[in-house]
Parts: sequence; structure tokens; C-alpha cells
Amino acid sequence: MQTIYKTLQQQVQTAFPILFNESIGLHQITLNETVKDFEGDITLVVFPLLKLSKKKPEETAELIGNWLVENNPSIEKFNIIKGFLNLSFKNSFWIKTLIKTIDIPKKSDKILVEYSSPNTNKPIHLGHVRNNVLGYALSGIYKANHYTVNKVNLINDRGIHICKSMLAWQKFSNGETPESSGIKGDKLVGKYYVLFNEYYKAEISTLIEQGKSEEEAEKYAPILLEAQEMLRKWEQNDAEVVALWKMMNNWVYAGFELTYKRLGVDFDKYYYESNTYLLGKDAVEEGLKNGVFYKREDNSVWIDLTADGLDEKLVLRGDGTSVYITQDIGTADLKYSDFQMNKSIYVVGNEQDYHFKVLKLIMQKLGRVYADGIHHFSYGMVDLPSGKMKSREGTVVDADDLMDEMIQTAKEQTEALGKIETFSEEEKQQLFEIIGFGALKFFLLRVDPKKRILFDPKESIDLQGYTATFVQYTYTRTRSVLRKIENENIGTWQSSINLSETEKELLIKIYNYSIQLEISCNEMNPAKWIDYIYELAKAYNKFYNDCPILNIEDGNVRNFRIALTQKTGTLIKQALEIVGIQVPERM
RNA sequence: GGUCGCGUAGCUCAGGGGAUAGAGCAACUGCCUUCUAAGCAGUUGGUCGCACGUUCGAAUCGUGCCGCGAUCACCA
Repeated sequence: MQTIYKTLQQQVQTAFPILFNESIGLHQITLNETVKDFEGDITLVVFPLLKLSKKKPEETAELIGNWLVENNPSIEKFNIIKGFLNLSFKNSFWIKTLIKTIDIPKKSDKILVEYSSPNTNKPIHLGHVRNNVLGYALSGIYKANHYTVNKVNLINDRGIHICKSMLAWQKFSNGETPESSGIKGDKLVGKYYVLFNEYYKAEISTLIEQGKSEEEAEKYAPILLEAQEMLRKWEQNDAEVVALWKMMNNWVYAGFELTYKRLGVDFDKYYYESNTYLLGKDAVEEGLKNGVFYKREDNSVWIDLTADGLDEKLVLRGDGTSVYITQDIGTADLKYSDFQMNKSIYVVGNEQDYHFKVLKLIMQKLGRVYADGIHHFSYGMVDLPSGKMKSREGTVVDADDLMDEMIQTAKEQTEALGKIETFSEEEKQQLFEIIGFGALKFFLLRVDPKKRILFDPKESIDLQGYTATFVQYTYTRTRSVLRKIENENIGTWQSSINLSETEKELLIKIYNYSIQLEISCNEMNPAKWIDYIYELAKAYNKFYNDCPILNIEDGNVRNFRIALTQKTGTLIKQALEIVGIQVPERM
């Protein structure tokens, strides 16, 4: 079954030549949900049609309205206000939505989503959480729209910044390990990264006092030189350095796994930059041959993107070593050989907008078949009232700490309501996690991805109103109703029943499920989906408040309302699962 | 300075050519002897940053300006 919007569009298109002797394109036909305060369910805006109909708005609307009523048995009547043709559908049409579902067709496109992509020198903070939650949700939305989706994580596990924490550990740790200290692996490594920078800064100050310029001091601070030396050794596969690197990275991975598990995110494949950082040099060679790149006197390789409104960009250093984009060129090829994706999505912060413009252009110029499918899913930073979070300066909201706080908030507010006395300790703990993590994810997803989020650590994330808690609570309400009739056999209902406004609104929300799911996918916007979920829950709460479900005489209506309850509950659960939010059975 | 993004209620955000600009929070008022009140209903709250333009119609599109942010590394 296709959506009523599509059907109406096609019908208007069919009717147009008959009524006005002109043909019309589907895109010219705008249909909206009728706004509140007006009678009707769906509205056709006739203004854009006037040029072709060559008639007054009211007359045009009248003719189309009459034609539709005659040709579409689902339409009951219409009214015209100015240039708006408001169509009212028969109750039976909406009631059918409880049984019939709109098919979401299977897509042949393969989607590859890269997200998370952490550095192994610092623990996961709230900004990374946004990345993870967005990446997971976006993947879920594609999956729900029946695309083939693969999720990958490209781990930045090598480079000068990794050597910094390695060096600091070597110098200052006295052999401290996660086991000996009881500190989570990624936190421990992060601690030494911060330590390095403190020491580095101190050295810079000393050097400046000794009369060096700031630039010189930054460049020649002994500890930095030592880190660079360590990186050289790593690249030469020095046994000791590699062993240290492996040991510390394994600590980090163990720590990350715990956090990923709590966040509920997962990946089909992990890429490690230590394996991919040499890739891309062949592609650079290839680009040199066919004139995409050019060489400068010092042997460095460049691409001139000034014709595309960008700059000249280095793609390989004079000494033949890679820069960031070199690896990304190679990794892009690697991804394609692994997955043959039609669309390659990079969930990466908007600070890298420029970089991804460059990457896409390069791949296009290199003639890669997948280049047009490269898409940078650019999202805004999570900022604090004090400004940007900076790992190096330790001004970050740590992911694990935040999750603990969320559980604590959920616990306090849940216990204050006093509804869970009969729960076991385990059930309670589980509930607090579902509520706390749900609230956090919802908070991050409800904002348009491309906009930045302000997070004030002093204010706890809300559990009232436009929140996951609200939606979860709505779900438990449906469960609570259905639990009461577990042992009953529920009969059917007649589609001729009278519908209240509230019931109809809920039915329309239910009907919109797959429409909204598709829109959220096409616009790549999980926030749209979150908004729909909230509206669905809101509509059920109003229904729950206005309409008795079980306590009514009329068995027909009772069965219908039970079915509404079942359907809403199922959809809420599904809808939240798509974006990685769980529901409790009671709360 | 160049490029990109953002600016809507006291706060956090929807709406991105179509009707009288919507939610949540905060404040205030009602609704639990009836299916879970983490709920429902209502009141208060707006120069949609400013100006000009395009259009039957602009918060939405264009241009200019103002404010905030990011980016313009042989860092990643």
C-alpha cells in the first residue's frame, strides 16, 4: 500500500488535463496535513496551480475537490478556504490503518556509515557521545528503510599524539597499569596525555624565560622532540616502542569496549590507522600520472582546487610521508573494495567540513565510481557554557561520568515517585539505565545534527516534557493497559464506529509512521524522527486521558481502543529501538 | 581577510515559499474514590538579528549589513 499523499498527487495529476486541459508535474502538487483550527485532514494548496488552471482559486479548488470526491472513495467531503482545498477522509479510511501497513520497499543501495572514530590517546567525552549516538541512529534509520547498512569504526591509533601519552607514561608512571591503579584503560592513557601537555607547557615557559621565541620554544621543547623521536622509532617498527604502543592501546580498547557496550553502539568492522596510514600513496602516484596532482620542486605533491573555490592542498609530503588526507584517500578505496557501497557516510564533526569537501573532490577527480556517494554527515559541536571542550586541558564532560550521573538522576526521580517498591534490585538498576541513557540519547538526538548543542553540566537533563522519559512512560502506559487483559480473548471491531477527534489524531499519527521514517532517512535527520516519536506519544497520552479504554460497555469500541493501544505500543518501541533507545515494561 | 554554518518566546529548540509562527522548560490556574498525574487541559510570553529586494504570498528565497562559531597547517 502506498501513502495517501502519493495517491492524491497522482489523482490530481490525472484530473488536471481532464478539468483544465493542461498537464502538471507531481512536484507542483503540494499537500499538507490540514492545520488545526480548520476542518479537514489533508490540504491541497491550489495557489501554485492557478497559472495552469487559469481559473480563480476557489473555482480551481472546487473542480478538483469534486473530482476527487467522485474518484476517491476514501474522501468524504471537502471545504475551501481561500486557496486551500481541505479534504476530509472517511473514518473507515483512518481505521484501516490499524490493520494495513504501508510497505517500506527493499532498497538495493548499500550504505556504509563510518562513525565514532576515536583517538586512542583520550577517553570518550560528550562530543564523542553525540557522534556515536548520531551514527548509530542514522544507521538504524537507513536499516529501518530497508537499505543494506554496514557500520565501521576507523580508530586513530597512531601518530604523534599517541606517542605523547606513551612517552609521558614511560617517564612518569612508575609502571602504573589499569590493574594496578584500578583506573579504566582509556582514562589512564588520557591521564598521561594530559600530563604530557602539562610538562610540555612547563618546558615552553622555561625556554621562553631563557630568551627563546614562543615559536621556537614550541618547536624545540625537549619532550616534544622526544615524542617525535618515538614516532620515528614506531615507524621503524622498533620492538620496544611497538610493545609499549600495543600494551597501552589494548588498555584503551578494553576501556572503549565498556563504554560502547553501555552506549549500545556496535560496528561491523574496525579499521585501524596503524594499518591504513600507508595507504593512499598509490592513489597519489596514479593521480600524478594522469595529471590530477602535480609535484613541486621539493617533491611534495599537491592538488589545485582553486577552480572549485578551494585552495591548493598538499596530498603527500616532500619526504614521501603521508598527511591526513593521503590516508583518507587510501581508506576510501579500501572501504569500497570491502563493501562496494553506493553511499559512504562519514559521521564527523563540522570542524572538518573543509577537509571532506576536499576529499570528495579528489576522489571525483580520480574518477572513483563511488565518489559521488561520499557524504560528510557533519554535526555541530557540543559546547559548554565556558566554551569548547578540550581534552588537552581536561575541560571535558567525560562519557562514563555523565552516564553515571544520568543513572543517578533517573534513580532519584524514579524513587521520588514511589512506584517501584515491588521491583527487585536488578530490575531497578535496569530501569534507571533505560531511563538515564534514554534521556541522554534523546537529548542529543532531538536537536538538528548540524547545529551545535550547549550542555550545562550544572543542569541535569530533563525527564519531563519533550524527553525520552515521556515516550517511555507512554509505552509503559500501553503495557499497563494490556497487562490487565492478558488472559482475555480480544475480538474484532467494526470499522463503522464513531471516531472522536482524539482517536482520529492518534490514528493519523500511526498512519504517518512510515512516511516520517522515510522523510527522516531522505533528509538524514534523526531529529525529525525523534520529533515524530514524541508526537506519537503525545497523541496517545491525550487519547489515554480522553477515552476510557477498558472501562466501557460497548465491546466494539473497547476492542478498537485496545487495538489502538497495542499498535501504539508496538510502534513506540520499534521507533525508539531504531535510534538505540530502550523501553521498560513498567516505570 | 577568504570560505562555510548559525541567529525564532525569559531558556532549550521545531518550522526552511502557503492559512492566525509551534513544542518543551520556567511562571501561574484547573484535573487523581475510575486503565500509572514522569500525564492531561488552560493562561502569560514573539519587531522570526537589521535593511532592501523577488513573489499573489517571505520566519522560509536573493543581496547587503550586524552578532556568534568553525575553518583556511608538510596537525588529525
